[in-house]
Amino acid sequence: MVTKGNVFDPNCPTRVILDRIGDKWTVLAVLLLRDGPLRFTELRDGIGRVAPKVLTQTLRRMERDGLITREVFAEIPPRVVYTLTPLGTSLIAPISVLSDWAENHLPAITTAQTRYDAAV
Amino acid sequence: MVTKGNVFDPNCPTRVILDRIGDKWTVLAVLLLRDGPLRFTELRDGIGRVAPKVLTQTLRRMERDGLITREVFAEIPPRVVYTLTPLGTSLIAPISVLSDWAENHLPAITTAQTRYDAAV
DNA sequence: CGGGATCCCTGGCGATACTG
DNA sequence: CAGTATCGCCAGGGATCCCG
Repeated sequence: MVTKGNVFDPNCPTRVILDRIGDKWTVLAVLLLRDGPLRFTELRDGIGRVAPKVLTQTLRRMERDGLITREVFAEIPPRVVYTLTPLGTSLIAPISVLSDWAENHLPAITTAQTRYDAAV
Repeated sequence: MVTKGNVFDPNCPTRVILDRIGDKWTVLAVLLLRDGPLRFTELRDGIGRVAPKVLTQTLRRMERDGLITREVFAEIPPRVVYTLTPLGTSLIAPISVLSDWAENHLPAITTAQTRYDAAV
């Protein structure tokens, strides 16, 4: 099954997801929101070094993709809460698989890199 | 399990893998090599529109990471064969999970995008 | 507080030409 | 054939300031 072979089409769904997964902050945001809704600043602090512009871009795109919802409270000071949708939540599983693979094979990768570098 | 929480460290294994997965050609190369070793040109043609410089970069990095092996035959004309290592092969499963997720949820994403765009 | 506006800059990627 | 060499674009990301 895997891919229907259309992965090589830039418009292939897999490619689209890969683009999202590949960008720097989407995965982090999903993981942070995993334990419940968060405010802008909480996401910002949780992620670390992110320019607000960039975080906004990421969150907007995630909202557009239906991964999160954005709730604005007309208060002073303003409050905005981001929540993972069921769709967004369902992304955690695939990410976990990837994460597990990474952790399990990191030693092998490191070893390979070291050997490769030494051979040069 | 999922992540040990260190995903937020840029040096985290998951981040490293995400970088690889996120780049444009690594996943495609893995998928192509899935059915057996291939030559440079075969990979090039299989992927589509790739500058040779970029493909070389990708393959070198994959070789360094231990995902593929590179065999050079001292012939004329030269022949170079790329083969998936067991490590590289083991990456197919996680990719498949991602791919499956993408295909299963594409309609939901598309719908979300359409609705979002309409709301603007 | 949650961003929008603005400026900048790096590097990933592309195209083309050339060589062992 | 399998790259290397060179040049160049531009989008993603960063930093800073400001505003409702």
